[in-house]
Amino acid sequence: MTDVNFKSTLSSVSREEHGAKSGDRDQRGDESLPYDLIELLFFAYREFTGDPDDVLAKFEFGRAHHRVLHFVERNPGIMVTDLLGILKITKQSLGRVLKQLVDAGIIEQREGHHDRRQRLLFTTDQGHALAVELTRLQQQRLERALIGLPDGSNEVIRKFLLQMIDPEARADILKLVRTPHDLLD
Amino acid sequence: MTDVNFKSTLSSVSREEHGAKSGDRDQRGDESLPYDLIELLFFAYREFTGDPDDVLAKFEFGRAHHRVLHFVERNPGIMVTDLLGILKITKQSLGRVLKQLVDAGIIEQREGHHDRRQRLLFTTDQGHALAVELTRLQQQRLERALIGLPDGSNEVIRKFLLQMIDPEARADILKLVRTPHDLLD
DNA sequence: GAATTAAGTCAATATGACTGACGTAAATTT
DNA sequence: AAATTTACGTCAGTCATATTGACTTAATTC
Repeated sequence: MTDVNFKSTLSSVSREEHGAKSGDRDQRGDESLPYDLIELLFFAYREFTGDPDDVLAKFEFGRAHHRVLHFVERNPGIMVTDLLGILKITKQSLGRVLKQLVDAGIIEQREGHHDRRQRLLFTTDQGHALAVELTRLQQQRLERALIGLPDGSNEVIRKFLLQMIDPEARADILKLVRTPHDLLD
Repeated sequence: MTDVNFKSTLSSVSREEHGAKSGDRDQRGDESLPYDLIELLFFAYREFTGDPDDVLAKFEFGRAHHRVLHFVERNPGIMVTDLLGILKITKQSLGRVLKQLVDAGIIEQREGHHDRRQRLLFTTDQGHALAVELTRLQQQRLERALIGLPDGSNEVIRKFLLQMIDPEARADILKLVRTPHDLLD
């Protein structure tokens, strides 16, 4: 992160002056469209995932590993099937990443007690430590982002994010996220 | 989208009952960490990008094409170099995607008037139509997400997202996003 | 006993990214 | 005018993450 890149000057983004033939749209989009929000989401999310990526790179892990680690840390004893459902990836995609995490001693698999077909997933102590480290990085960024916002912004933002999710899926996601806050009022 | 998946039951995510040896962490994470916000961001962003993905799939385009199309639509006449700076990808990565967009008649390249080395990028009429379609989808989701939020939530959310970005990069991003709102108060 | 479920695996493929080097034309600097 | 820098493109190879579809094994459920 912190890459005051894209050239402080976007020099070429002028209009008119280029070969704009008559009839060309030389404005940057219909004013009624929420371009700014869309772009802020894009950049914000990129920064948000960027901090963990830097740490993970040292382990030769990528974002896929982070997602798996996160949800296993949060849901100790989760089944492979449920993890697939959350991540919405295929068994094959998960398989490789999971194997690497297990081999690296980050995640541990235990046979289910009631159902011996299951390989329940847990973070190891090392995995837990890594998960906490990554979450702390994201926490720091979130806290900086909340500075100076009016009271109640926390709830506004949570509600906004929740409502970005299709209504039919909200209940399931809420169960998973199990926020202590009242998001359904 | 709309895939009330992950099994409405996350059946296996119980604690205690599995082979939790003494000393195991059987809780789902330190209460002080903002897991819920982190996860809401993850799910919200996935839904947000999911709508366009479905449309793009019909053209055999992916998310990379969407990003290029979006920023060209928003910045008609942008230089390749500046686009690279915004997307933070390499020339090679952009090259392939851009070529496909040009071949498909979505994006047009014109020689710079003042600087003939430049290949300034514009959306074609077709490209413009597609860009608008995709933006409308995202607009609809954003509008649904804003329903029922208190007055001023719009500004809170914009500020939150902006502050997720490292301070040094904010000015550049604001220039690009050129929001009509007062984000810097 | 049959059907279903959980998990893993094989093989082939696609997408989007990367590195590093090199070339060409045009513009800018010295 | 020559040297340097910039804008763009390209070659060649690699990697990470995802896909599909088929198939196996073991265990559970009907």
